[in-house]
Amino acid sequence: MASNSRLAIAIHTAGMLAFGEEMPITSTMIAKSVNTNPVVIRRIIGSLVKHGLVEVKMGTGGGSKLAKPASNISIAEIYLALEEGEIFHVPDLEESHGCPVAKLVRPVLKEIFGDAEDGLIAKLRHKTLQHVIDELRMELPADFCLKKLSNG
Amino acid sequence: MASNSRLAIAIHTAGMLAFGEEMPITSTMIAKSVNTNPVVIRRIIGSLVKHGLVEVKMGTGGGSKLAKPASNISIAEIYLALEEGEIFHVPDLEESHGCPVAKLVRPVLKEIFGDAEDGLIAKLRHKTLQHVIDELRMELPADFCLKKLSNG
DNA sequence: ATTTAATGTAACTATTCTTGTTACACACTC
DNA sequence: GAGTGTGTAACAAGAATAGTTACATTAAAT
Repeated sequence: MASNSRLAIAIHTAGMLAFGEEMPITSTMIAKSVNTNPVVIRRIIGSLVKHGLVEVKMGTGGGSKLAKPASNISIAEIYLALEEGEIFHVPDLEESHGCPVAKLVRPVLKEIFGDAEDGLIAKLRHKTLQHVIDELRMELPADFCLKKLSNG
Repeated sequence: MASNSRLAIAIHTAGMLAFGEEMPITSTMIAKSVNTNPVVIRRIIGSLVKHGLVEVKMGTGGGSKLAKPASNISIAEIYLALEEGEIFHVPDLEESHGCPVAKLVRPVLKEIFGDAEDGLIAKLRHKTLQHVIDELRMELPADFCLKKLSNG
């Protein structure tokens, strides 16, 4: 893959929103923290909004915040919200393809890959966003990062 | 496709070797079945050989065959043999990065992603290559595809 | 020995995906 | 109305995957 860092950015983003509690956080603030462009953040937040994980307020003083408690958001939800394609791809064969077995193997592979992804998602379901935040809080005072960002 | 189809090709390849029993199958035959280039197949077979799943004989009448019974090869082994990178990527931050929380989140994310991939591999461990073949054999006579390929 | 058929591998191209960037319309606060 | 923020389209850049060509090497067959 042109390696998939969207999930990492999405979790980082959601984590910042959780730190921010009710205060709306702007895409620019998050972009600075992740070291990327605000539009990249907005695109990801758009997916999170679409799936009811985040709320956005437009205009001056606007920004994003979590739509529900961090303890109620699993990493699986974030993963699924991104609507990434399948992890493993089964290449297409031309219609004119000679070998019928090659065609029959496709559904078998799809089933295997589906199962595998289910296993992955099951693991992600066990971790909540709160989990992630707690691990961070153990190392730093809660609002450290946000103060930094607000001060420029 | 920039999406990952190597695993699909690897399973397809290993499946053909299993069908072929002791008879060595050439990369060209497999490439025809998968509808790709022989070099692509050889690269994948190289990985399988490196991990003891396949044996190769060079020269005229050469080709590949399984190094052990299909019932003794899990899809997880094939997946791991390919030595693909991590499924999810945690983007790097510059040294000069201002926000310390952003740095602390990286190991947390890596742990989550590691767990997730473990879940995926665990699922793949439950399916063997024999499994795949059995599902195919239910639909076609065993040597159908190989005959086709041999006859051009 | 020579021919033939296979692999191994390097080097390059093509394609496609992801990410980054710019630009601008729209929304909201003051 | 000025300022600040989002949403989104369109494009540019960068990176990874896949495909191709070319050739050295190995081994069987005649």
